[in-house]
Amino acid sequence: MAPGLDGRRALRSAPASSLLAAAKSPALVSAGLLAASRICDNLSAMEPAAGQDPYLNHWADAAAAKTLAAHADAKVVTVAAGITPSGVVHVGNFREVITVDLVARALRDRGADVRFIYSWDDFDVLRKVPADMPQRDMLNDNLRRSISAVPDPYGEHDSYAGHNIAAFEKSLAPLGIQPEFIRQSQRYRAGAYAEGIRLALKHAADIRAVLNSVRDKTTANTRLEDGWLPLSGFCDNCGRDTLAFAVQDEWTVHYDCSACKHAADVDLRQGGNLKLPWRIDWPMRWAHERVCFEPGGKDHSTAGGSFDTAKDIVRVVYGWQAPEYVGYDFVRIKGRAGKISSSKGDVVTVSDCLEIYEPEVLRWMFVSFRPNTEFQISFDLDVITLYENFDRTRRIAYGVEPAKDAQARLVAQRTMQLASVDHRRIGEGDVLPFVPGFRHLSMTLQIFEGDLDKTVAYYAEAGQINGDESRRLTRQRARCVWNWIAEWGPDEFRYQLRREPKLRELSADEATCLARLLAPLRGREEIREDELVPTMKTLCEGTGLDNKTFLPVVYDLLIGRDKGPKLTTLITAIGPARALSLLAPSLPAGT
RNA sequence: GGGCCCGUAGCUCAGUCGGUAGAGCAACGGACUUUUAAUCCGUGGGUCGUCGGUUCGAUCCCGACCGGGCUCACCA
Repeated sequence: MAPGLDGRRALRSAPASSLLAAAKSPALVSAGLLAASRICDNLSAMEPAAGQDPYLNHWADAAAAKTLAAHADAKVVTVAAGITPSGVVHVGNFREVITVDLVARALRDRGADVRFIYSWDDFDVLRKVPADMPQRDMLNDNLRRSISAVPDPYGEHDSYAGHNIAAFEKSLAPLGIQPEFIRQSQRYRAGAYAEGIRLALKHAADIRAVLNSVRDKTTANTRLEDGWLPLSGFCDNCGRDTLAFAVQDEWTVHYDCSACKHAADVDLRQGGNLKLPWRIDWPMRWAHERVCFEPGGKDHSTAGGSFDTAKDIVRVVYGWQAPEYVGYDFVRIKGRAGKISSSKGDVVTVSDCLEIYEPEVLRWMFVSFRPNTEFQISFDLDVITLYENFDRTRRIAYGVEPAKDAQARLVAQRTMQLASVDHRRIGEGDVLPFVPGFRHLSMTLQIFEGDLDKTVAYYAEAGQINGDESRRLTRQRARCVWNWIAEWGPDEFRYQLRREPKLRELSADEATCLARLLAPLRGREEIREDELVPTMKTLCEGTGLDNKTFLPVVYDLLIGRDKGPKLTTLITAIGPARALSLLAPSLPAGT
């Protein structure tokens, strides 16, 4: 398996099956009725209570309704995400976070007091060195140590885990996602989970029974022995997880390290390097933080998976109920060139995506697809279509483009609100901030050779920028478009203005047409696009040419190709003077 | 082998508290033409995987089956 794919195992996904199971529980039945009444309720439209508002009809709203139904008495609704930074944290892992973020927003929209925690499971062991990491020898020497204790191979952060964590947290900021980050290594070492560990040890037999009930169904059939303890951890001396445990008393555990022969007694209340194994760690933290909602990748959701055993353990050992669950599917990548994958790895990070996708568009993708739907993130020509679809949804939300019906507009508005960075709701009378289309920007950017200031100024001078937000968005998109052109744009999409004019011999007809084209440009400092349109319509009248046969001549003189961006826009953008300088030299004298 | 999810127009996906279904793209037709897979208008296209059951009525509920995916030691 490619190293990039290895990260998938660290994905905390919940299975779709859990959705079904949830739908059968009593709490969910009431949630379902709620949803039903929401849709059919056109009688009490005078007082759209939360939960009946057709605006709140997104899948995140449904998840929020279920969560509230199951935790009606919770003063604070805690929602949780968690990822293991055992390698580069990629855009697939991001689905965990964005899913929680969307549900958190939906909960707040219903008036809930929400706590959004993000658990960095950085107290895990380094089992394998990902293929795209530097300093492989050093990392190999650190196998079986906690990733929070392994040095950062880049030498920038406190640890291997810290490096991966920092990169991902940084990429979340522009997306408007601001959870409360918790590093499990710090919590465990500080003794915060002492009571959780004590209870696990006290109920070791129950835990064994739960885990063995799963194992009994496998062909491997490796039952946990009676002496097995729900513990793991790292040697205080050598840092490896090669420990054997024995319980001394309620709060004290003895261990022997098989690697360095170190032995010690650990008082759980003092903290230290002991922890619970994943299948117990997860439910312990549900109870500890009183988690009401947490998604999971589909690898966690199936019967016998970690969610399955965790929901039993949390009830039996910790007296808490498993959180509401949404399972999410994988995100795939399309359009990465095969060549670079070997050197860069298959991993695509959120930062990589933000080079091409503006934050709202990236969010929008995750908002649009139901969590249990697998989808692809593209870097090829699909990017254009995606932006165009996003813009259309945006126009519908603002009422600039007619929606099929009122509900369709509400859906567009809700979608755009959830996709927005600041969660601002679009209301009646709000003015759509102008943002150039992706295709148009790709052209103007190339005219200005990637100069963002000039590009934005161009739209401002054309009178299209309508406010600070419009200006900010235009600049932001321009940056993305330019990145895309530079790295992903096909050759047909790229062009460059000639720096020196080309002299081309023209036929009589061609000279005539070119002269007509240039006439309105002479003596002008600038010209508007609509002023050129009449010229274009009559350009070839009375000659043996038409636009289709003549324009390639013009494109050749301007950009050295036989076709290119819409000519009126091109000329308008470069200005009459520059156009004349490239085109006029080929005109025969006296024309 | 056990379990779960998915299977809706050519493609990517919505949707239906059960009353024979939609979007975008693609296709086709037309208009326009100011040519980077330009734009605009319009049209066609689905027995909602198969077979049964419940129902006045199922694509939506239940069962079986087929196909695809995932999962069932440890680690997360």
